Amino acid sequence: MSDLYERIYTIVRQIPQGRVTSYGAIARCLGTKSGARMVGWAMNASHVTNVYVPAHRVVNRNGMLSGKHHFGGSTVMEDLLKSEGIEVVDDQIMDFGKHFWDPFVELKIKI
DNA sequence: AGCCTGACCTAGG
DNA sequence: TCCTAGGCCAGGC
Repeated sequence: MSDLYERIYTIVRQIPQGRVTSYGAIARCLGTKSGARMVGWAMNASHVTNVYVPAHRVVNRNGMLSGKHHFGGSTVMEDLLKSEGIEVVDDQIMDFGKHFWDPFVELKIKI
């Protein structure tokens, strides 16, 4: 596994329960060169990985569950988020800004 | 090797 | 304010 993937997984694993972040935020945290698409690609690969990655806490910048179809089931992602106390309506996270978890702030302290 | 695609984002018209 | 185009990198064919 490449370093990039590992770094992405590390960041995603830092997301606390009931919080969410965006692909772009993670991408920026790693440096814009990586690109937000790579984060999504890494999430896709995370299904195969033996390490647990809470990919359901990562959404696009609008707070929309663009990756729900990749969870195998149809409402698995939505269910997981709801079980963590996040309100999801019509594939959209309510109060996204409220639940938003900024990698910059946390990683500044953690790393 | 080249082309197409993808769980994205930003900028310009 | 909505729509289009471009940029980014990795993988499949």
